[in-house]
Amino acid sequence: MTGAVPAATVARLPGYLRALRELDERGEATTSSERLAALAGVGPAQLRRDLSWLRPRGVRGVGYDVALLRERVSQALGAGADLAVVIVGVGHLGHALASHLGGEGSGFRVAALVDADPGVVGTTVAGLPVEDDREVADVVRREGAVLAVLATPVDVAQQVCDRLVAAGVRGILAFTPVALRVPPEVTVRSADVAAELQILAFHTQRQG
Amino acid sequence: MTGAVPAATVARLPGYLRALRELDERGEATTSSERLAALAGVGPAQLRRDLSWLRPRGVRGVGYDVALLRERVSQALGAGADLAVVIVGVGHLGHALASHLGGEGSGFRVAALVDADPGVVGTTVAGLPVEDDREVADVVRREGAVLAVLATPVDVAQQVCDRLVAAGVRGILAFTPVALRVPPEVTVRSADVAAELQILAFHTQRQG
DNA sequence: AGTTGTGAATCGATTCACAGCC
DNA sequence: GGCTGTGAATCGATTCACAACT
Repeated sequence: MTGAVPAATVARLPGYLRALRELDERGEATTSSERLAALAGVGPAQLRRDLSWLRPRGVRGVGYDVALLRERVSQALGAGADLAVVIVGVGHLGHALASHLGGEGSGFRVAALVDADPGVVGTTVAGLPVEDDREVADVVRREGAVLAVLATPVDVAQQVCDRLVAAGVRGILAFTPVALRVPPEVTVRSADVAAELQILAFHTQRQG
Repeated sequence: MTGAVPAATVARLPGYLRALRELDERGEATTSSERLAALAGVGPAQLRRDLSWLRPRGVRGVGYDVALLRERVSQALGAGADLAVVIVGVGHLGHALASHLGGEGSGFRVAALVDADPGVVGTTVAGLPVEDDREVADVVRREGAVLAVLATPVDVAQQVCDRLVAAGVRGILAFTPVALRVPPEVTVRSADVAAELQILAFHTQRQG
């Protein structure tokens, strides 16, 4: 298939990439859709349909070349490119995320930390200086960041979001419980922990 | 409508609940689907269709009663019930999540913290003692927890998950990048930060 | 007059099932 | 013989558009 990759497919690609990494590290050079799908927790038909958008060049009767496929998926996801990410809001969560993502090969580079609290600005967190909120735009441009993590209090989230967008950020991961308004060329994904727990709570009430 | 609420609808309910809370706090007693939808960032038709699963009892020509609707949604999501949540893995992320959820009215009660590291077990984090990993089952049963947050290293995630499920946990929020295997009555939601960033990275590459 | 609730239509995503290829 | 890639079928979710109601 050719054309735009469906959003539902994109959302599963990271899972495939992880599974491929696992196979690669085990030294398995080739894999079947059945095996890979099992590792990723989906059905084989779905996996093949998803991969078909990436021109996978699998071999009928044999399977996929792990290294090649890994490269394809990795490239689609911008992994390995070490894209710059700016973290806005260095409270408990922002701090933890800085360490978490900064740590090892997450595939991303935490380029800068930004906060509004004068007591935090100037300190060093996870090896990086915390910079001033109001200079967010400069920071984004300086680092060439296209991605941002938003971990501020709710009431300033939209304002910070606007500044990020104006500075050229194209994707925002929001830990803040609010529906951010952004222009259509910017993508927002919600990572609201309480909301996720609420969804789980719903499911536990049903079907039990 | 009656019957099982679609998963896609459930995933939007927390957003509606937040919007309703906002209206309620502003003292607005009644609202239209148009207004509520705008606050939640969805279309009015979708909002009405979603709410129809909850028997909303809106009034034609007038709108919805905010307090009543809030109660309906809140109840569906188990919010206000202060469900017990156990956090497993008290590293950077687990620590931050404990503070984040324990803090204010998240609608959940962080009932216990659990870790494998002997250097962490016994310490107090966010006002709670960190308990031993191996007693996870006892802790879950003691607190009557049906929900768990999984923030352990990858390599022990499946094992911990198995113990949680055996102890009666029905919903797991996993920050670990791995496809957990659980029986069908247990729901898992992934909150893998790196994966979320990868998805955003994909979208920034296209269309722009 | 104005807004909900919902059939009907549309759109998108998943699954089936098999032709095509190694 | 075995596995991929994909048309066709199915399933689910969104949107349209309007009848029902206050």
